[in-house]
Amino acid sequence: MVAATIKDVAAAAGVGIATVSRVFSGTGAVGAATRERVLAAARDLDYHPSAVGRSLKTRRTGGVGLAVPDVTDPFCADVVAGVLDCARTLGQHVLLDATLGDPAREAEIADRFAEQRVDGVIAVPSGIGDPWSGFVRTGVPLVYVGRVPSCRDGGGTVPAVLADDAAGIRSAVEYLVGLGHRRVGFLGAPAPGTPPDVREDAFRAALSALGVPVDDDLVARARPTRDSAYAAAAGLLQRRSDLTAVLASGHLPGEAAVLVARELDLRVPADLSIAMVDDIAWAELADPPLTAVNRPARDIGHRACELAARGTVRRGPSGPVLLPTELIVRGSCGPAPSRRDRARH
Amino acid sequence: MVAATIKDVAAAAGVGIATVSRVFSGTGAVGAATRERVLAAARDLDYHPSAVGRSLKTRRTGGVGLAVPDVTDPFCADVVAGVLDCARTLGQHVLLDATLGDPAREAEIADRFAEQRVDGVIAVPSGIGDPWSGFVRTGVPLVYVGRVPSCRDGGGTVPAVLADDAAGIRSAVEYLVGLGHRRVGFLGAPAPGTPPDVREDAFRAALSALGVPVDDDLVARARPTRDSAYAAAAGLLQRRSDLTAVLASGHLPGEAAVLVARELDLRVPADLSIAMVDDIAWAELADPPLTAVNRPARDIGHRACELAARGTVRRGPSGPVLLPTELIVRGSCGPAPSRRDRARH
DNA sequence: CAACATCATGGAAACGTTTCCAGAAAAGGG
DNA sequence: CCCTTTTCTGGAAACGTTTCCATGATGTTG
Repeated sequence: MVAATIKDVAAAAGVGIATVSRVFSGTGAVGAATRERVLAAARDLDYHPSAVGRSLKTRRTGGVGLAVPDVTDPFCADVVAGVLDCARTLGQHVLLDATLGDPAREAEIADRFAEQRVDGVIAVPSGIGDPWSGFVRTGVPLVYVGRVPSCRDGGGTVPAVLADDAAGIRSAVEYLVGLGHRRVGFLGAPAPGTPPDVREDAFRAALSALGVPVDDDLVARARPTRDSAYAAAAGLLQRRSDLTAVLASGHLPGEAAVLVARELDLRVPADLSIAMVDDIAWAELADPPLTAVNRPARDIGHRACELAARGTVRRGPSGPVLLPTELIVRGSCGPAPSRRDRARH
Repeated sequence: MVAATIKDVAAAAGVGIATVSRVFSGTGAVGAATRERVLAAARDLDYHPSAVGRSLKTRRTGGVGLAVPDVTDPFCADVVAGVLDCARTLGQHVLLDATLGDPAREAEIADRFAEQRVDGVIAVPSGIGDPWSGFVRTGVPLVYVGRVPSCRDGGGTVPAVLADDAAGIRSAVEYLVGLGHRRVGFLGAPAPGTPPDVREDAFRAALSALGVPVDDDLVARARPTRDSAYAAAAGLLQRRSDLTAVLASGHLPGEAAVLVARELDLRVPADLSIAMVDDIAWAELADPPLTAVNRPARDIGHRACELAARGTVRRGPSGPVLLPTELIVRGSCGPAPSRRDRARH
């Protein structure tokens, strides 16, 4: 009923516990015959060395903590998959938890990870506050993923693995403007949040770089929920019926744009071109298939885990790791309709 | 640099370690003044009680192990979210790993969980073999989710939390037949796999219960990958152009059916009705929106975690927990076209 | 005020490992 | 055959907690 310990195995094999330990931890030399006897005894007793005993002594748990806003989100899920993938090759296990974007939960999770003495921490910060920076003081490798908290810790820079969102947005904007669009809407992150939205900034910058006037009225903001995204999209598209294209800064606003366009009987892409950030499964399935900016979520997770688990050398002011995005062109964007075309419809 | 221990706190507060322990574990009585001094010292030292020290003594780690085939799969992701949710309320943490449907990996993960001394295990078994049953001998609560392994352990029945797949399939079949469909295709799980597919069985049973002849040629099987599903769907729809409806036993074959129908210029639902199991996000987004059988994945995870973490009383031969499915009717199914209608197109 | 119950506290023994150290056995060299 | 080197092995001390037990200090009751 109760798990066998190293003592049981030692007794059964007629050896000292030190020998059993050497057999299982691989360190030190053990005679071939002895090793066999130990292994046999262990098999008989169904012995699994206790990680908690070991961790206490070695002061390493072999686990990394991973906190994401929501495992149900396809981007997060891919990040998790990447981390799991890498952790496996490194022989680490993964403690997962979901912050739900709530700073309070985030802090709880950070505490839990600290108690559990994880060897590394990977966090997709919620943006407000930073319960994670405490780990750098205790020497636990910490890696931010996807974004960095607004208020950074004072001293050393925390490593981060990010998608090159600015470049991704730029590529989408250039593509749309190249198709002749001048009045492009943007569905972005909430304004009240403290951190200025990188994507919105990139959107504005890309437009003005191309000589297209930027209109504050063209950007709508929503919290990361279906309802909020839908409301924002509906608001934007109704308010500005002159829009010929919309760029959604995530899959939720992208989904909302598709639904609202359908609702308003706008043909895609004849009346309205739609592009979004995050190339998730349904983008290909929609009708027409959606043009999207792909973020290498899985690679991001993989990379972050390497950094967190290997406890990489504390690098100086070298910036965050930026992974390239890719514009996946599908059928949802077309040439900008002339005003006459739109009126006809 | 190195984390403070209970001794450090005791020294700083000028008390014995037992007292510090009592303050943090909440057991036993501590004078108000002493408690304050201890808490202050702990705050100064940024002390987090070590879970590994505690676990060694109490022989409980406060963690549950969760193994799913693929966190990227929406169903699995929802299960994970449910588990996380429940674990949080129970004060447990979650060790997550992905089996990728590979029995070897599955066994590795089971070993890892055993080493980590998790307090409970939740597994979506791959179906072949059963590396999990070892836990029942060691008294670790084990719960299967989504399905049960083909070869069950001999003695006690392992609790399981499942969607009532048979009922779900039945409801879909009844719905389709009610619309007049007689030749309904089925996209199911691989045949070579040992366990007879519950859903396929239910499909056959439902059809014959309604007096519709079941034709072996109407069922196609695929492994759970996009490619395999697509091949199966293409094969089925080309081979049997007389089909008026298809029921996909998962979102991958569902996706495949949609794509193949589009490829073959079949109008949905005029030429072909499509329904699938798993009501995932894009079902509503597709055009037309897809009729689907919803499995309460989140609830399943929640429920499983309750069972696993509470170490519920070892019940006798009471069967698995069956959670109800729900048929979500959308626009992808219509009345069966007459042969003439189909020819006209 | 004596006798006793209650409360707050610290010492010390576990829990299951790893690892240092020292001793024994085996192997090799003259 | 003895001495040195190498290889193998076991004892014991950590690692950071919890918890039993004993002790001293209070408070209560007759």
